[in-house]
Amino acid sequence: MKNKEKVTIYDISKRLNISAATVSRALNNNPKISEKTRKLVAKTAAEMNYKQNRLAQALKKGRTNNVGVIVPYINRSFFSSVIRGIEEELTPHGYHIIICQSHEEVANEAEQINALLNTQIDGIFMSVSKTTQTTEHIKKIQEEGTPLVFFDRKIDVPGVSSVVLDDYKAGYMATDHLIKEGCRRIAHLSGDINLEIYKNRFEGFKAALKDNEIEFNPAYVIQTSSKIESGIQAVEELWELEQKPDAIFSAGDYAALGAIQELKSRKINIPKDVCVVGFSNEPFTKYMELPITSMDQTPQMMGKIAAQVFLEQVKEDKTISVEKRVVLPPELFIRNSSNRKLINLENAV
Amino acid sequence: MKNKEKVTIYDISKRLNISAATVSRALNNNPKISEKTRKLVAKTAAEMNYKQNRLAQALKKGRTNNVGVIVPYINRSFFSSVIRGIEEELTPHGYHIIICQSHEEVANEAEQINALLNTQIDGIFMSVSKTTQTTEHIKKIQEEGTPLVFFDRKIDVPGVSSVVLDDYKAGYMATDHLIKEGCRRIAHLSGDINLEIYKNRFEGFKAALKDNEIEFNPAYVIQTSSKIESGIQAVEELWELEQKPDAIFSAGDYAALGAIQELKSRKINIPKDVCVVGFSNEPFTKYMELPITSMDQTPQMMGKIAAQVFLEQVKEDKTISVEKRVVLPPELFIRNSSNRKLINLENAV
DNA sequence: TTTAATTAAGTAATCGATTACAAAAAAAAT
DNA sequence: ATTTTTTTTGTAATCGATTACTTAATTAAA
Repeated sequence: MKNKEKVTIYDISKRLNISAATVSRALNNNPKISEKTRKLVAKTAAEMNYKQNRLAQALKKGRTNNVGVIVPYINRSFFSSVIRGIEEELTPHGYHIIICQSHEEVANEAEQINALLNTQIDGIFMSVSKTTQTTEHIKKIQEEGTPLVFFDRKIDVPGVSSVVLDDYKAGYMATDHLIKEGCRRIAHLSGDINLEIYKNRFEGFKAALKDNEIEFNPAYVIQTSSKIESGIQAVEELWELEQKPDAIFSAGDYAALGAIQELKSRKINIPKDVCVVGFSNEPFTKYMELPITSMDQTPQMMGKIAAQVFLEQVKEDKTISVEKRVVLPPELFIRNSSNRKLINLENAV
Repeated sequence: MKNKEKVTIYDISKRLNISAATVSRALNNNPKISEKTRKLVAKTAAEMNYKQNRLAQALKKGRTNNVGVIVPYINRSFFSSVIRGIEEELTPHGYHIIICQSHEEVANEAEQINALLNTQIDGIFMSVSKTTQTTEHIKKIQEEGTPLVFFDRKIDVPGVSSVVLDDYKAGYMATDHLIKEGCRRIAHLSGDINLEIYKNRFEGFKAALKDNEIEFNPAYVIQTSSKIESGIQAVEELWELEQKPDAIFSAGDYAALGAIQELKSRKINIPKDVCVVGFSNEPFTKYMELPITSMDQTPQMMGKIAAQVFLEQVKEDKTISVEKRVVLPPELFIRNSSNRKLINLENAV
């Protein structure tokens, strides 16, 4: 694998007997260069197979046209879709995306931030990990003057823009939907309350109960992790109760799936006896034999908007700090796991 | 957002009244620097909040410690898992990963390659798109002397290393499993035969039939795309036949899922009447009410090994071109969609 | 005590592109 | 024909770190 000598603007300038400055300007379509020279340089550059060294350019310009994205995990449908949204929006602007995973560890998160800052990225997008309680590592980003945009999972840091779902409303909508299906004893499989998103979903859940004059029962709230097993356990726990729930609103799809599996193995009919609603609209929810009702977070849209917020930020004067907070509306995809009307319809046939 | 002045080695050298060269050497733990100076520099650098400018370093050293990964789609479980494997292996070596998507378009692929080469990445990992028939854009990578490793989907380019699944064996195993379950009229939902992987799965399928003295019936082969609808259509087509199949080996999980949905809606019992095997071991296959038998491609392992191949390559003398071809063994996860013994067992209870 | 060997630090070029400033060439104005 | 203006190009510094080559300082050997 021979390392072909790299062609530089100096090689072009020697060949044409002009200065490297002229070559540089010609290649950048600087209007101060005559059309004749510009075309000649362009032609020669192509002939010599010249490739601009973006490192040198970045060093000089102070911009790399790279941005970093930090997510807990890359192989979650939600996050990869957000990333795709960011990419779609930023690629046309010449940006490249460096993806990092925190694996839900704040230590990794801090390390990734450091590495990204060292690589001189032009901006950072991030969804904080579950273990992120302090903000020092995040403030470092601000100190460097690097634009930062939180998406989905944010943490309160003054001056940082964010694009999130209206999780409160989502929790409200999901619960309200269950109530409209006739459920009254609604259990909630919550996520880690340390994360704003889960807290807000929980708050929305409570608000919907209150607005419908249903008493809130703390025994119906089980904290789960986003795992199937966690959902199974939750049902085991809930079905110990005197008054069993007639609905489950899970803050995550995996826990919802586990709950459904456990309910089925107990021969409980869904949605007749118990309605189930999940959260995230993971692809599998709609492929199930019993498709699961789930809350969509419009991840790709979230990514696109986060990218737009970033673009605005770099356009603006760096000395002015503007904090922009975008809140996206959730969308409920009602499927069989909570759709009693549909079942009645089928029975009617 | 004030852009704090960047601290350079010159600032440190001025502060300590030593040369920048000494600072650089001290920071790099060069043995020619006295312990005293080394410690002093380290302390001062920390105090001044010095951050190495990796651009300048990369420009000088000719290495960026960034690698590019090009995949058709990032939000496919298989690809994101491979990426995760690459990451796990490469992060300890100080590499960062730039992820690009081709969206199955060779034009995008070429563009991404160009962009990556311009950014001076130290290596490229890629899984070619379905539309990649020519290799010119790939040869560019070689011309630059940039290490390249194909994973999963490769295309024949002399001198390029690859890490792939033994798709032939996988096809053979899947088919053999179906035969062992008593199936004789096995249909194959193949993928795009232009891709080696699908061709090999198909060949393995045929070989297993032959070895078991089952005649190959071309009517039982339907080309599908990796979509649910495609699987539904395939079953519709197959069930037009006089002799309906008693098994389906799909080269993709999504088509398998579609097939199962269609079979169920036709009240065909799985696995009693028809056994179904998918491919890729997508997460949803095991979460289904009727879990789907599927071939696992050990994606994370694939990523790790691809990374190791890359690391070997950069270690070696660049003037020697070594082509390494790794073939990984597939693993069949037998689940209810093709497990008749399990069903008999259940009935026996 | 002088010389040789070793260690530590400095000088300056380099990586490749950009750009402020200067200079030359061409065109326009007097 | 000369001066002014405009256009085009060149010179050289710069971004920040690395490193070949020297030089200075220290230690060991004669």
